Amino acid sequence: MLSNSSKYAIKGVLYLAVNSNEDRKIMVRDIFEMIHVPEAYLAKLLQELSRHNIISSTRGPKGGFYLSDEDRKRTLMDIVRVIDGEKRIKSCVLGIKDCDMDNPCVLHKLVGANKSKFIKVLQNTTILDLVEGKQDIEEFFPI
Amino acid sequence: MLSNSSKYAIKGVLYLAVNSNEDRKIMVRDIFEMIHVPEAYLAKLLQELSRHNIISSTRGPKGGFYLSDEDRKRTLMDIVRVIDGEKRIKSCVLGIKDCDMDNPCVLHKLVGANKSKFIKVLQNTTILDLVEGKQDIEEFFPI
DNA sequence: CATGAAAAGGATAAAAATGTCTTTTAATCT
DNA sequence: AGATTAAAAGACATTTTTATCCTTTTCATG
Repeated sequence: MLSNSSKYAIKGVLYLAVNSNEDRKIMVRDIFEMIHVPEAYLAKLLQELSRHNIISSTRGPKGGFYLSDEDRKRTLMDIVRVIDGEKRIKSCVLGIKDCDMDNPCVLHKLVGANKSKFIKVLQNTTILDLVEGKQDIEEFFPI
Repeated sequence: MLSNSSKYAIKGVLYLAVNSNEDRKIMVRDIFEMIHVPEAYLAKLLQELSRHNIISSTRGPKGGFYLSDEDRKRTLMDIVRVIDGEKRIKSCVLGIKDCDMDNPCVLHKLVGANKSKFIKVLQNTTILDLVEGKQDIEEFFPI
């Protein structure tokens, strides 16, 4: 449902959400161990998110990745959309042709109802929402 | 969440549920086009299920795959367990170490609640359950 | 404006998932 | 018994995902 890459990306963004801001940028080198994602791989994912304006970055000395206030309003779905693409997550649970969220097959009634809810959660949950229960998340680093 | 292989396997078993019984065995050759799964690939999956006694089969002329009455009491989870393994489906949504259904991390509260329900559906839905709404399913072949 | 720190990007490698093919085994029919 | 049919089994091929490496570009700073 979610690729590994998306999971990594979400973990990385969550870490940035808790630990970074415009005045406090973080290098990939200081994140990857905390969240158990290979350094070069995480760099690629964060670069991709940055390129799509989901997160922010600056190069050079004192540079690094960070979340602006605007970035914090992004949803989990924004991340997943960039990394996995919309199609992957919305496709039919059983890979049935011409069957999707809007035109659900019989098994969607069973299995897809939950999936729809899952997608709604992704769409409705912003980074900020997650960080508001901050103490809970901090407990979980390193994740 | 569910691998392609599991989806194919479920489709194959559903087709058997609707069209086969002990006296009416079906060859892979007569299934694969109906459910849009490559012939050899489907064969392999059904063999695997048969080996684990999730479905039934006999070799030779008049042979083929079929579902016994006992087979029909199997749940979707029985299929998924054979094809994907229990670990894959129950692992943490974010791949967080030492986090699973029984020891959920903070994101499980958000995202995992739906997943738990999804797994419950798999565990509680038998092949027979699905076929009892038979007309609905038949409408969907070929899937 | 030179320097070094950091992201960006391209090329490639490794692993996992998906898919195909060939040979072997067992059941049935003549 | 022998021929034929179909699943069983396993080796092999392809594609996608995951991961790494290395060079280039950018930019803050002294």
